[in-house]
Amino acid sequence: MRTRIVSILQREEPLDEVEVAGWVRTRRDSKAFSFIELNDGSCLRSIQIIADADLPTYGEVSRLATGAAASIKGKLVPSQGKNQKWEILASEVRVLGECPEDYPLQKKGHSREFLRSIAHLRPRTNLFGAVFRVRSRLAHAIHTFFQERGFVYVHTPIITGSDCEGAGEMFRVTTLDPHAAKRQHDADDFFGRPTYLTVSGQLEGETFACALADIYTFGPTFRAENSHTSRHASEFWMIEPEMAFCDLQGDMELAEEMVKALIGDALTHCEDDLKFFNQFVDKGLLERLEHVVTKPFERVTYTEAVEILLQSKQSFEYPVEYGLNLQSEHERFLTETHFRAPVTVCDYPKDIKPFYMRRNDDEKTVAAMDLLVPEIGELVGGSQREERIGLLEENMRAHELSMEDYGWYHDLRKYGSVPHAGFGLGFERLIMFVTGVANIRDVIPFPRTPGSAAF
RNA sequence: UCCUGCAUAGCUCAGCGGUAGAGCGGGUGGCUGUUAACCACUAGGUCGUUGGUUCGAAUCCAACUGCAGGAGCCA
Repeated sequence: MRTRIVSILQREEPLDEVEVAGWVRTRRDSKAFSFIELNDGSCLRSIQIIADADLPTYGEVSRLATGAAASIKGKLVPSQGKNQKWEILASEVRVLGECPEDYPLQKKGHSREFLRSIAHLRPRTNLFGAVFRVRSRLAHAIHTFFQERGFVYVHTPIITGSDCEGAGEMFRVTTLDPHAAKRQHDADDFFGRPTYLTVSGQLEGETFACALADIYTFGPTFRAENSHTSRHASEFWMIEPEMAFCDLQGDMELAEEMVKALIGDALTHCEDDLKFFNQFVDKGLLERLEHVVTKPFERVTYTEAVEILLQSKQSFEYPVEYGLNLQSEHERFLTETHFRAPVTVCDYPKDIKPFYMRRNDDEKTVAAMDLLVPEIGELVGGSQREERIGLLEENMRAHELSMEDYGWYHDLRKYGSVPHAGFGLGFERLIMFVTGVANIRDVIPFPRTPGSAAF
């Protein structure tokens, strides 16, 4: 019965009999014995195994090249060496899978670009093992956060007939033959209408919030944008809570509370992995994360943010002017130079925001908010939704949205309309922020980006 | 979609107009309670593709392809 290396390394007492299984990271031979570093992915650290040359199964040891899979039985004893508390004196070594010499992973550093080209093997490295353990932990923490607060987890559809206007270009889902000679009609398609991969579960999420009050979605999202940056992927995961009887204030509070809770969870449950990132990926990581958890987030209105930027005497490539969107450089100035902390910006001009956002009393702005963090930029985008039927209809007309497509969404205002609000949080961006890993391609197992869908 | 940069051994890179190099990894041998061990030997490359300039191109120029960074859009 195999024991995970993570629990062996935490032990206080030696063990007469223990069995481990994993992949060889490195082997160092001498005449009398071999040192084997074995990693099973349960934690960052490997366990050192001493295989004595007298072992009946010592012949197996020579087959244990870097990358080979093995199971080992033996005794857990205090290590004579300096760098580890425990080691296993092997009594039996069994090769499960050999690893030939063309194994691409070496003991030394590889570039992230190269590792992306072997995405099927990169979780065997220290860095990617740590990233994906943290990803798993954060996914768990998200469910815990919402379930503890009584939110209901809703599975919104992946294939959808509606687009969440303003969210981006969509992938078409079709069974029509692209090479057909005859012209084909939408009515002949699989669903009898055009369908797409979802760009957001928000609109469907709103329908459930208007029934179960507090809900969240957590699932994959697809954008066919030709974005070529380190922060965009064509397939990514998003968390979208939606709350009835809630205004923008409550929305911002939940977003801030959530970011703090998730980072706090990672700090307590992924200590070794975060220390590793702090040492090898981003020297200021732990300090920044502690800071985010303990200090209150800054909060400004869009109008105030524009004032700050205008008075900053900073020269920006893009103009700062009321009515224009904040550019990446402006957001970075606010989080990295001016406040040196996460900032929530709210009440944006209505003309630069989508149709579903609630108009403020000033008639110029909408109840929207973006939570900006240093390095990453926009981590959360959300709003209070327009619950007043007349104003929603006005917005739908202005955006040329048909009642045929959005009638069901409009119904929510017709039948028992309530104030409600929600936001979307990009899961990969959260992982980037927590790990310090700068490229979105390195925090999702098999990244999909324009021109690239290997594996 | 726009702007910029890069492409040389399995990997990381040096060479930047005159016969292709190092470290790591691989193989062989040695040595040692080792720690990305160490020592010796060894195999391994149409210098991304196509075209041009030149007596001569990995090196200069152009196009293409791929990758990366930034912008826009957004999460």
